[in-house]
Amino acid sequence: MLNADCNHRFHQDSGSWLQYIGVMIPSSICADCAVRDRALCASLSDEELLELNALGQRRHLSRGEALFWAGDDSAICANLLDGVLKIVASTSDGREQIVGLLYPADFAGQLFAAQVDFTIAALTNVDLCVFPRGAFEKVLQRHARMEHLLLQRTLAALGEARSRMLSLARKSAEEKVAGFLIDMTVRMADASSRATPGGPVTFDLPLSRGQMADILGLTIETVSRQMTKLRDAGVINLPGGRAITIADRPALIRRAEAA
Amino acid sequence: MLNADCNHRFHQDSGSWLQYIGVMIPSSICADCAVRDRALCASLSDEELLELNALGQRRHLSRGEALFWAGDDSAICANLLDGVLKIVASTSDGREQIVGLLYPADFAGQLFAAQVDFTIAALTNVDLCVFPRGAFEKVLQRHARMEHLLLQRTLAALGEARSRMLSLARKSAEEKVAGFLIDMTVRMADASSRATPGGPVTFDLPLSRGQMADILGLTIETVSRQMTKLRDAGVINLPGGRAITIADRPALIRRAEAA
DNA sequence: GACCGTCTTTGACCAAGGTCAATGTTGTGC
DNA sequence: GCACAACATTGACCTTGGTCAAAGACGGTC
Repeated sequence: MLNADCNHRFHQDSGSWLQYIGVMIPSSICADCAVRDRALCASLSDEELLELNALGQRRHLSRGEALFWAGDDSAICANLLDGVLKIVASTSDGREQIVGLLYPADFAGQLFAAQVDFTIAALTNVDLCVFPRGAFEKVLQRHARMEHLLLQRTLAALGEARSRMLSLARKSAEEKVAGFLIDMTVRMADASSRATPGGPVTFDLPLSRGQMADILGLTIETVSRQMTKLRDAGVINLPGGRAITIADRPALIRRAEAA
Repeated sequence: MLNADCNHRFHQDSGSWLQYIGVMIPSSICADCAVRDRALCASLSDEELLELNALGQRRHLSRGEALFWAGDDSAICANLLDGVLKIVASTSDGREQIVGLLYPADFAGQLFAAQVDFTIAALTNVDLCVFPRGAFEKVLQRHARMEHLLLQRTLAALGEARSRMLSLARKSAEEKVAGFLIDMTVRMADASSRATPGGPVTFDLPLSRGQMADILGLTIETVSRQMTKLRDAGVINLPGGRAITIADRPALIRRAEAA
């Protein structure tokens, strides 16, 4: 079952099993999985999932820990269950750029490659379902629907990466910061208690100024200055800590697109 | 055969047929295709190729012409047979960034999407093999090997896009230009008559200064100044026209990585 | 070979954002 | 509730690369 690519750490006791609507569901892993119907696994039936369950292993990373480093052997891949991961590209002399973020139900890892090209690390505490890469690829090969889903996600990620290339290369600091805040507002819309649509929205930014800078291709100081400028203009409020209130969404959108 | 997505322009006479080693090969299109064994089609047997042949139509674009514009309905996709295409992202106020280049055997188009997000246009005169998107997706669905190949290419494109995000956001103008010239040297290595490995190499840059600027996230003037600087430092020669000689490759590599 | 449009180079100037440094704030562990 | 570390803000200054403008070089056409 485990092939040559497999690291010995992935041998595991598959845990106990639970009879569920006539199908054997692995209780230890998939049965109570928070992302069962949103991750790549959503393309598999409960029966098909048994195979993945035998391969997957839950793992926790604390804020700051890396799943793997650029240049490492591409030994593992994972579904993100909870938390936020960053995908980081860096130059040999230490300059860094966050080239992608991963949220729950997203897939992490570099398939069909001997080494990984980008470091993946935890921005928050994170729970993962980790697979040996080789074994995961074999499962993919046998399940065209899952591979199709992965293709669609990869295409979406490519489109997003290309949009961010435009931002990084051609947008001003103000546009970048305003655009980022709009994106965050959209993403936080569910979690947050948005009172009236169009009215002010308050939520906690999940990222530090430094992390925002790493994403936007700016420095901490420039991000901070732009945030202050937006506050002074009455577009946002900064009640303290990571909290932010979007006071005037239309104005923020205008600033995200202004030359 | 042609579905609702199909534009009437793609109805066509399939042309004449050629008996070839016992298999019917469409002579008009695939038989003499320059990229038959490098494009996505390489995953198909000659028999399977018949289906695509019935859908594909050759098309020519002159330098500067667009295959489609960002925002257009995603009606078509294509294999690039000859020439170079650019994938362009742009802001509403007209700032542009080239987010990808396509070379012969590459695949162009945005699958599984109602509209396309990026303009694709010809940097040189270009020959294409164009398919209706919907019909192409159906072929893909029935041929897992082809979808797998597309997945691998998409993953490679994603990795490249992420590397370029690092360059765009964090590298100096000199590093960008030097890195670009190194990339071009690698890509031109075959076509060019490199005399001694390590010795000076001469070739024609396929891009104007303006196009280089659009790729590197710089202005024409900055690209020109960096080229002049590299010439004055003896790293490259500029004999005239689009020609360039890489006089000191190690020095160029050093400048591509210097802080 | 003169003309014209496009591409390229070069210079003078400017401004956005980076750097360095100091101070303020927040949150955590004891 | 205090001390400390990490994070954030602000200011002064400077560098990089963008902007504007002018002059050359190149390539095609008549």
